Amino acid sequence: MEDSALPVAAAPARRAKRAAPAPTVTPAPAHLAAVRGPLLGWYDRNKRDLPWRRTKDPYAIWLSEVMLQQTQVSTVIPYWERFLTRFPTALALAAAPLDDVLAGWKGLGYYSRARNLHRAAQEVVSRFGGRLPATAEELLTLPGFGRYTAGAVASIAFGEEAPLVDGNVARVLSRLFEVEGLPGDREREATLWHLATALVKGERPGDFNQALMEHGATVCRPESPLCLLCPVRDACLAFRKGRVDELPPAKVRATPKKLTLALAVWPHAGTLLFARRADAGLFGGLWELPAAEVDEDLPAPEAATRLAAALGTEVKLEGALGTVKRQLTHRDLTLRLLRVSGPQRPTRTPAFQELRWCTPDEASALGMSTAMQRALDTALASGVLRGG
DNA sequence: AACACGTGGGA
DNA sequence: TTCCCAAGTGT
Repeated sequence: MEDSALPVAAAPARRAKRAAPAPTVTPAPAHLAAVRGPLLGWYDRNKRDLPWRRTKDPYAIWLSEVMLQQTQVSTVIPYWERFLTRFPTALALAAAPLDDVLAGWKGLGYYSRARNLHRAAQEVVSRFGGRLPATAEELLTLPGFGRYTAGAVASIAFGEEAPLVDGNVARVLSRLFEVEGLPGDREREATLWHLATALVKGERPGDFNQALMEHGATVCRPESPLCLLCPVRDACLAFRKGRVDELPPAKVRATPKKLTLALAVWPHAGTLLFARRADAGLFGGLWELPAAEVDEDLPAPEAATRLAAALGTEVKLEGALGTVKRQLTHRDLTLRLLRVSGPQRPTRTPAFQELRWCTPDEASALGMSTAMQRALDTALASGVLRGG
C-alpha cells in the first residue's frame, strides 16, 4: 500500500460548538481490511490457551468477562474455575444466597461485580427463562453489563457483530488509527467505538474482538510494545510516525485519600465478633472486624469509644494489637486493631446489618476483603484467642 | 461528568 | 519501595 493510500480519512471537520476536539476518524475500507485479516490470522496462531476459550457456555463466558473487568488474566483463572464449580449455571447462581456468592468472590476485589452478577442471574431466570439473552442490546439491560461486557458476551458467546472497547482495544486502536485525546475524553471514546464497530463486521466477530484484546495484552502493550512482532505494523499510523510511545497518553491518577478504620477485636470463648458492612460503598456487603472510621491519629481510648457507639454497647479497651496498611487504587487504608471486651456481648446494632461471633474456621468462609483478612490474620497472630 | 470501587504483579 | 496498572460499571 502506498502512502498516498494512507488508510485513514479525516471526516469533514466537525463544527464543534465549544472546544476543538480531535477530529472523528473514518477508517477507509482498505485500512479496515489491512487490520482485520492479519489480526485474526495472528490470533489463530498465537492465542493463549485460556480456560474460558474452551467453553461455549454463555454463562461461563459471561462470568469470565465480569471477573476480567479491571483484573488480570492470571488472577482470574483460579477464581473462574472455583466459582464455576460452586455455581455451575445461572440458575444455580440465582438460587444461591448473596453471602455465598460474595464468599466465592472473596479476594477478587470490586465486590459490586459479584452483587450485580447475582442480581443479573436472578433477572436472567425471571425475565429470560434462565437463558442469557443473545444480543448486546438486551444484555445491556442487566445489572453489571456495561457497553464493554454486553459487546463481549454478545460477540464471543453468540456471534453477534457487536463491538467492544476495553483498555487494550483503546490502546491498540489509538495507535493503529492515531486517535488523539486523553482516556475519558468524550470525542476520543466516540471515535474508538466507531472504529471498533466498523472493524468487527465480518467473519467470527467474537474471535476478532478477542484478537484485538489479545494483541493489546501481549504485543501492543502499554510499555515496550513488541512492534517487531506486530502483525499489523504496516497499517499502524503510530508506528509509521514514530508515535507509538506517546499514544495513548497516560491517564492522570488522583492521589489516594487516607482512610483510617478502628477495628474491634473482641474475643469470646474461642470466637471473635464480626459485622457485615453496608451494601453500598467500600467492601459493600462484606464481613469485617467491626469497624469505625476515625481520624488518623485519634488516641486509642477515643477510637474505642467510637467502636462502642457503632456497636451500641459498652466497650472496654484492653490494648492495641497493631496496624495494617493497604494501598487501594483510590484509598490509603490504615486498619487499627483494638482489643476490646465488654459486660454485654452485642448481637445486633443499628450501625451494622448483622453481627456474628465466629471461630477462625467459620470466619474463613465469610465474604471478606483481603484487607480485612490481613487484619484478621494479624489479630489471630497476636494470640487473642489463646488468652495471649 | 467526575468519582468510587480492590487486588496482586511487574518494573 | 513505590508506582502503575488490567478484559469497566454504577452513580
